[in-house]
Amino acid sequence: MDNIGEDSEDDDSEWIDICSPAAVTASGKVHRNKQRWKTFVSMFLIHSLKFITTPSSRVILHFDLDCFYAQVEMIKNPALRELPLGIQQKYILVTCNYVARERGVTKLMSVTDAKEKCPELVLVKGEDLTHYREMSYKVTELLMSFCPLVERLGFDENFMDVTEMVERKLADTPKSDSVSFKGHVYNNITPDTKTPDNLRLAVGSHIAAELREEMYTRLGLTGCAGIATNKLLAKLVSGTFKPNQQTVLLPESVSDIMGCLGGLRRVPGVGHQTAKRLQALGLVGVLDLQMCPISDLVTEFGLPTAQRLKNLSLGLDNSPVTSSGAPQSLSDEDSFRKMSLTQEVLDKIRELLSSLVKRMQKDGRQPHTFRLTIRRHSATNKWFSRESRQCPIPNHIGKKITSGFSDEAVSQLVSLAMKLFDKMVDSSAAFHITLINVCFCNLQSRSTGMGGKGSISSFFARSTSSPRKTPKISTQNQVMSSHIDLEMKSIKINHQLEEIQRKMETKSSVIHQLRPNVDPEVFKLLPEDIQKELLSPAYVESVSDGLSKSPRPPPFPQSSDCEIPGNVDPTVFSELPLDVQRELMSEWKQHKPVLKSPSFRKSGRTTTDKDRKPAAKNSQTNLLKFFKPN
DNA sequence: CTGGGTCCCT
DNA sequence: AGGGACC
Repeated sequence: MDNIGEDSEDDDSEWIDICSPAAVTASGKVHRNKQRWKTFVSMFLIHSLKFITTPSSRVILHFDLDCFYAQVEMIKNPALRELPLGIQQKYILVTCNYVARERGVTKLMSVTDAKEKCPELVLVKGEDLTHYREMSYKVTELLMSFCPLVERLGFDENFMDVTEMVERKLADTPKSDSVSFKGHVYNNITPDTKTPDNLRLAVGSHIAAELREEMYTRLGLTGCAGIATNKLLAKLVSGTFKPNQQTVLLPESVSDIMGCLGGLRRVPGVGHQTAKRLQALGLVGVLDLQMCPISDLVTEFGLPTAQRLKNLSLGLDNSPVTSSGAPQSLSDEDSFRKMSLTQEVLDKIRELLSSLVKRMQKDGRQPHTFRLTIRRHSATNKWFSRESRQCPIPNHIGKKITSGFSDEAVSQLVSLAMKLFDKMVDSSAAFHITLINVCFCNLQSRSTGMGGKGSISSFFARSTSSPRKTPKISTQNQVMSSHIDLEMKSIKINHQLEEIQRKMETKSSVIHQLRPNVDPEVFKLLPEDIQKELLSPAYVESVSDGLSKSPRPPPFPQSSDCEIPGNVDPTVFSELPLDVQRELMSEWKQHKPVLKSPSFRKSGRTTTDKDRKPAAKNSQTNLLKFFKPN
């Protein structure tokens, strides 16, 4: 056999050649390439069939713990359960339990106001995040034990892609025609005709209920869940009924939930700045954004952001759930009214660093970059805006952190930090800073070999306080099915192949989805570690996702700005339901720019490797090279 | 005067 | 490398 797994460094041009039938026939190594080519074609066609025969939309869960910090404190001290409890950071009530809320206390209220509203309010300091962090990772870990595709959002929220699990349950119980919904259904929709999509969401709601129950029995935590077809909608719907309840959003209610949102700021992904810029365009409500000509948005934000914002307003969100794994950085900070003495700065930095080094030590990885951040006092109440300087951490210092020479490490880091501080602040003049942050990033596992205990195993399982390192795996699987459906209709095999090739360049999903259908011959040729990777639970049946094939009413005003995707038969395209057209368009536009630069072959590494950030994005390119003919 | 994180752009 | 935006 020719060595599919070898020679990672050969040229892209060969790959390009092989992908063009004309070039293949012109090539010198016609025969071998032809075989390879046929293998590819059959793999993809087989795989394409799967799209036609399997449902395609995702089932996404969003979990949101109730007043998280307060819950943790009430677990530590059950006596607090019956009392109005507020968690205090500095002068602010960062959250409070529901007893306190009944008495008019709210989140982010100043301590003074809260005490005024509720004099009996019990305050607990919440500046030390250690316990919250630990509990937070226990939650993520628990969810991950059911399905590895869990993405953290802050300390108290998790997204989960349970499409696979739903599919499996559905397959296991073929005659589960009468699955009911667990928890609430948004808008109290009547059990309605069980479209395939709704059935799958119903299964999702049972999974959500089960997981919430697990969270309560195993960790003592209550929370809300939202069940929907994408992250945006799952997050939006999860807070519908508050505390300790869950809600499903059916596709038919998408326009309702978006419309009810009111202010644009309420759309996840639209922050303060973006909301202000939108307002400057005269857009204040979600409906304004839905109807705004895309061109106006493009001038203000550029195409990618414009498209993303418009999609969000329509309830569209194709972003994959990306498993979070171990943190990318560890930091510690403190804020204060005023600091203007170098000595104070030095002391504070030392204090922050000694705590950070301890955390770093438990983590087990070695930081290779150090960053110091400050916030200057500004008369114009420009409180935000931080400045930072960073530098490499010399290896001899980094080693001291991981190997337990904390004190030495700290003092050397302190002097490193002070140099950075001098780069930002002229200590000979008067200064006034209100915050200091120290941060370790560029974290690398020490073990070089994959089998070594360090790289894969250390995050969650270590001591209770340090989460395990987990490869970051993303399932990116939207668009595909609908595109392929379209192309099947338009018969043109060339189109199909070209399209599939583009998907390979831009979508990790192709590789993932392809795996269950990988040609056994090809599979055998893969290096052992890649085989293992493909078989690992994380990769097991990534299923396509995206558009439902069941017709849906067009819920939104049609955006009229669309051209037609170049790779799609215009006649076929025009016959599709409007909302399907719209979703195809947005997908197409979003990925169009990327298509230009294939940028294959990064260096050869695999997703199971340590740092997961690159792993997520490179997974397809890294795996791809093993399919690349030579 | 929140304390973390993450990702993206330049 | 540094800042911005977001949760």
